[in-house]
Amino acid sequence: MGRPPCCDKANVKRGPWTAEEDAKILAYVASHGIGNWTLVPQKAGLNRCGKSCRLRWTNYLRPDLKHDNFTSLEEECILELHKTIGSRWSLIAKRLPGRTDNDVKNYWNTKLKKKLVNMGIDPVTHKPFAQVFAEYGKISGLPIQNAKNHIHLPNNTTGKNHVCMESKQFPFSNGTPHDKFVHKIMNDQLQENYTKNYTWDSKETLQTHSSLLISTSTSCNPTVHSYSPSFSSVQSQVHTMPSSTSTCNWNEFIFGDPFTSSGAEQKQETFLSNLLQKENPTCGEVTEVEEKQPVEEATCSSAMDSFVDTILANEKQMLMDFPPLLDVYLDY
DNA sequence: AAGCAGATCAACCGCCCACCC
DNA sequence: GGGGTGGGCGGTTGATCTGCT
Repeated sequence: MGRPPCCDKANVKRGPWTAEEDAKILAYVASHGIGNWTLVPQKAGLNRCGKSCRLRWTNYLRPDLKHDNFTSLEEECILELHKTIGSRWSLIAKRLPGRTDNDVKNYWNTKLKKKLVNMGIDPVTHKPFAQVFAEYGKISGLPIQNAKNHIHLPNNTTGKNHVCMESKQFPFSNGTPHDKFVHKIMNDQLQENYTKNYTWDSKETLQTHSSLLISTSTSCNPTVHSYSPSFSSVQSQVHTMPSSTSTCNWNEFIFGDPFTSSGAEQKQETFLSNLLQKENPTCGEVTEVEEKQPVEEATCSSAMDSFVDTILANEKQMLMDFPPLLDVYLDY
């Protein structure tokens, strides 16, 4: 059999901690140190779950914690790391002395996410919403036309293609929180921008309203993309969508989370180490990852195209094989 | 001053994985 | 080897605070 339960959850106190309880934990840790939290409530005379004690100590009572506001430097660090590794709060917090994963998570959810949204950047992908939208369309096998949503997206290689959304509703949401979030933002922005006669100047270039966009790398480069040192300077980069290929950048999607492949932990440490060694991202030393870049760049373009083509072909085939799905799929 | 809405953040929930028995 | 837990983690909740009308 396994270990006995850490506590009787029905009979332990929950909710806010009192000063007296805090004092008991502090006294216990001072005399016994940290370890075996299941024994802490019993030995410290607390009617709390051991897990709850550990959380209280980790997130609030630890003497090395900072309780003041996040600095701009910490803010930039969080942004950079979140862009690189996503919502791995504990990893991010380890790079910020005196901050806990809970602190970082709360700061992200209450402040930074909103800042990015206000700047027109998707806080999940860290890409401009317009770019996210373009990639969404590509992934979803647009063009899609039906009676309720009439969307014309570029489907040939020449000439201009005008986007027309009669319902002005961004149609692709599978119900996840992120999708709902993107869905809402897309609807808001579509409402605003498609009335301005969005155009694609061939499939190569997306000409769009400059205020929505910041310059971001769309190359097939799985290395770290650097954040500018401040929000103001990020905004100063606002120009137009880079005139690179408008095909979905699958490397960024796939390598956007660089730790999903094998050897994740080692790769992650190397990655973070490289990242944090770069004091000046734009002129830093060449990293091992960057040295590999030319090889990957040489191969990724065709791989990306074939990957996209495969997905589009599979989707088309599925709809051909199961016509009843067609109605469900397109009936937003 | 009261009521309300939005923001904040401590605490909890539920899952995963390493480890214990 | 397998059942079960502890510790760690990300996501979510809800009490409290703050600002606005």
